[in-house]
Amino acid sequence: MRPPRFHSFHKTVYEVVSQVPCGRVTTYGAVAAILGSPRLAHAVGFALHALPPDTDVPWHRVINSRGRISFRGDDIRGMEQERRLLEEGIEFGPDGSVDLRRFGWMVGLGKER
DNA sequence: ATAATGACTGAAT
DNA sequence: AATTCAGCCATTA
Repeated sequence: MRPPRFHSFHKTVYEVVSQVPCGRVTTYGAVAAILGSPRLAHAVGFALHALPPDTDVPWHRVINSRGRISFRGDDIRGMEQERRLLEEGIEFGPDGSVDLRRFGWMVGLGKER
């Protein structure tokens, strides 16, 4: 399942993302923070980008800190993610943003913006 | 080993 | 409020 060989970082990212419960979303920064470095946000994004189509990782539950889907330029993937989240019970705001305080998993970690 | 990229983030303009 | 700039770090070329 998982691609032939992935480096440890990707694996760690997948582990964390896989732990996101249904109906919840997390952010790249949160995942990176859990990994130990809040600056690895972009690296996390890279890991998910390398994610294969047959992965078991709920990559669709990972969004940016704004509670917004990032690659909405890539219509197909972006719309699919949005659709999946809606199906899981995630509610999008008027501008398509998700309330991370409500659906965010381990986001803010006790701190809010 | 060096350079470029990226599904990010926060601060600055 | 929206857009731009710069920083951070792992992966890929």
